Amino acid sequence: MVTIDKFSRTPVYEQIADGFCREVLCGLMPEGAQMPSVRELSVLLATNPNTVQKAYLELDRRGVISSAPGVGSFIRTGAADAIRENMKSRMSEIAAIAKELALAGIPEEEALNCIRSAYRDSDQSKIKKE
Amino acid sequence: MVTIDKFSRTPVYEQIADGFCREVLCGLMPEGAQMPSVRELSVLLATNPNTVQKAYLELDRRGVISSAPGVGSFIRTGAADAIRENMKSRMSEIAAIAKELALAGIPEEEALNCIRSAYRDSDQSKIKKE
Amino acid sequence: MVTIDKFSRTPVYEQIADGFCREVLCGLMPEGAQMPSVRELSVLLATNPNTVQKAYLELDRRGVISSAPGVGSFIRTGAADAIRENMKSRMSEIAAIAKELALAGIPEEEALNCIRSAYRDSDQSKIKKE
Amino acid sequence: MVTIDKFSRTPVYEQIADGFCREVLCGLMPEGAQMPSVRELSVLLATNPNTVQKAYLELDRRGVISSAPGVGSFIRTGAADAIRENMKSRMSEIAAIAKELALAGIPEEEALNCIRSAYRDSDQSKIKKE
DNA sequence: GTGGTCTAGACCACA
DNA sequence: GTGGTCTAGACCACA
Repeated sequence: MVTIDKFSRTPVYEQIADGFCREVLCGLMPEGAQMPSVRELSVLLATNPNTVQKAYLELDRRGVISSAPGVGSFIRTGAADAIRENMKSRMSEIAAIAKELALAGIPEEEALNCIRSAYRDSDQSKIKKE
Repeated sequence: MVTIDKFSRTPVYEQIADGFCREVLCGLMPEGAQMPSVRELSVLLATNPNTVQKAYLELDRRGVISSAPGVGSFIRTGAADAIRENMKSRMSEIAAIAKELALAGIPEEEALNCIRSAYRDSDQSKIKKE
Repeated sequence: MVTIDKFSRTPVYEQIADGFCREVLCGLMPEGAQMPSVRELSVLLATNPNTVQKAYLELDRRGVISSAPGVGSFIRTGAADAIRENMKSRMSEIAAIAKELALAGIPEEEALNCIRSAYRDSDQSKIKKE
Repeated sequence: MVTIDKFSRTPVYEQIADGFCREVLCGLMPEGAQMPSVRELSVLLATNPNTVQKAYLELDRRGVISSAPGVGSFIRTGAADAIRENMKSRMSEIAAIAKELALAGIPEEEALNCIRSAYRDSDQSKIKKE
């Protein structure tokens, strides 16, 4: 389930959007699946409907969902690909931090291990599901 | 020189602080070196003096500089080590992004190459200087 | 057949009404022809009966159909002419967009070709039918 | 100046965004020019600040402005090109309407004249300014 | 001062 | 019921 950390620096609406992206990638929200309604979700997450709607707008902008007034919001076909495309931009964030680490004299191996253990963790959780 | 991107998501004061950290690590600002005065720098960077002041406070907090009212601010002894220590916390940022990439199915090698090329770039610039 | 794009900006009821207008103009729905019943069509299009009802009201307003409670809805005599009359109002929409294009520096020829190719397409489909 | 028609079907925030696009294309808002602040404009237009901000978000999404918190919003370099790019999508709207007109038997010349007179009008207003 | 986020709640057209 | 828009107003970090 999508969860919110009120004290996080990242805005609530972005946490919601990111959460659903994760669910799409996991296969929990397949293409064509209907999103909870704005009102429903706002009750569930104890947030304002406007905040949920902003999250949905963000998901629309990312090509993840499509909203039909009076009908509901649905996962678009190709949503997972759209998310993966967006993800690539995050690689540049890694590169930026890595440059700082390099400059700070942190050994390259330490940075690489950071990535490796992150991937190992995520592989683990996949295996658990199997 | 320290530069500012006013449209970046990271606050200007943090950009300034990060910039001086980089200069310390490069050896451009050795221990004991005097920082430009708040006013001077605010003119140079075309920013609000309050912003520069906040950057200096941040550098103080990080153990990078020491400020003596009426005298000026100076690079502390051990500044580079203090920065390196702070850097380690950024590794967790890399880990967090890497986990998302893993989930999104971005191959581990792509993420690793991100780090590798960042380190290669920074090696290059060191060689140039030699 | 009338089709619905539930993510389109134009309301579903308008899509339905427009669809029947097209059928009238094509000759698929001649004067006096009976419209499908509201229930029947709502099942066929997988829409809410209220929506179909609203579409029929709209067609009535446009002078395209006439509804007799308990009997059914029928294409009026002169329906095609009524539609053509309504169409003219859509010309002002074209004009409005064209003004924006002009302002944006899009060459007039590009806009004109837009129209020309639309007419060519529709001529083609007429020929095919012949 | 940007004006608002409260009774128009197009949302207020979109009217505001469109208005500024027009100003950019006219040269009234050159690259780098500062937008009025959200609060300032909301007073000027007698709307809610949230509505103005939504308009600014839309302009950001279109690549027309960039906003720096605490500093202001500014016309991006290449804003006019970004707008022209967006414009092209409107050509498909013209095509869609033109197809309906063709089907309705409206002579092609009438539709073409629609475009021509729109371009003539806009040329006129350019001449007036000269 | 600036923009960004969020709450609380109203109203709308549409299904 | 659904999403979309808007108002009124608070609070925040940042400049």
